[in-house]
Amino acid sequence: MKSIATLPALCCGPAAEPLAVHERDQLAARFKALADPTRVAIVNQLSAADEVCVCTLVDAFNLSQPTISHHLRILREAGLVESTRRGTWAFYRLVPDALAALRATLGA
Amino acid sequence: MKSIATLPALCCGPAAEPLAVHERDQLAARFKALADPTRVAIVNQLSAADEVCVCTLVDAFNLSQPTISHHLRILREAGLVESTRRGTWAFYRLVPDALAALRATLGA
DNA sequence: CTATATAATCGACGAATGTCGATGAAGTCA
DNA sequence: TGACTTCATCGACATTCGTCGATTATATAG
Repeated sequence: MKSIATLPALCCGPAAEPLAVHERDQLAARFKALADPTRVAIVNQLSAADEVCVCTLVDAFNLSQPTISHHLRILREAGLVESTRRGTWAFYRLVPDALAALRATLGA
Repeated sequence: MKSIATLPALCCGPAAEPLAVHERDQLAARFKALADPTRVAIVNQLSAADEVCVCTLVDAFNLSQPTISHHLRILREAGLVESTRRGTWAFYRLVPDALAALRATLGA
């Protein structure tokens, strides 16, 4: 998956130019990462703190630990979050400007 | 599907509050409507004109007419587009402020 | 009324997705 | 070393999704 910076500047606003195939594929892939209620909730929770332990997310959602890990991987591969391992624990945080770049593609 | 106006004002920005279950479900549903390359391309094409005939979209994309109709219904039920029937033809256009409202949920 | 055109719906199919339990990898602690 | 914790990966399963051909509904033209 390419960098978030390769997204088109604008896809859907009044002055949007026609998208290249790879641009619309990338854009759809980003939206797909947010197309699940659990992942939206994870991003929402990450936005409230600098970083959040995976164990906290497992406790917060009524889902199995592998399922949370699965959703975190999708968000990570979409470039929306990144993780750091500290000892036994893994901490996830939002990628700065990633959501802002996605937002920018939606309009001025 | 409820109105686009019922979306949370902010889901993922620095000051986002915790989302209610129905809010994150609605938000994920909106993103899911954009989580397909064809639908992103349709929205992109609609953004370049006041309205576009379904026949034009069928010609523009190398997909069957039922498939285009299927994607248009998903976008319509998500509240992102609306249609008008004029004679034999159906014309689709973006819903004003729908994408803007979605964009607003992503941040300030 | 018949024939034609446009677009929505239906039914079916393969592929992708969300979920789980089981397992594996890596670190911590005694 | 060995028991324990945390998290990622694997394999399997039911559901959802994207796509198509066939059909239906509605409108227009002759």
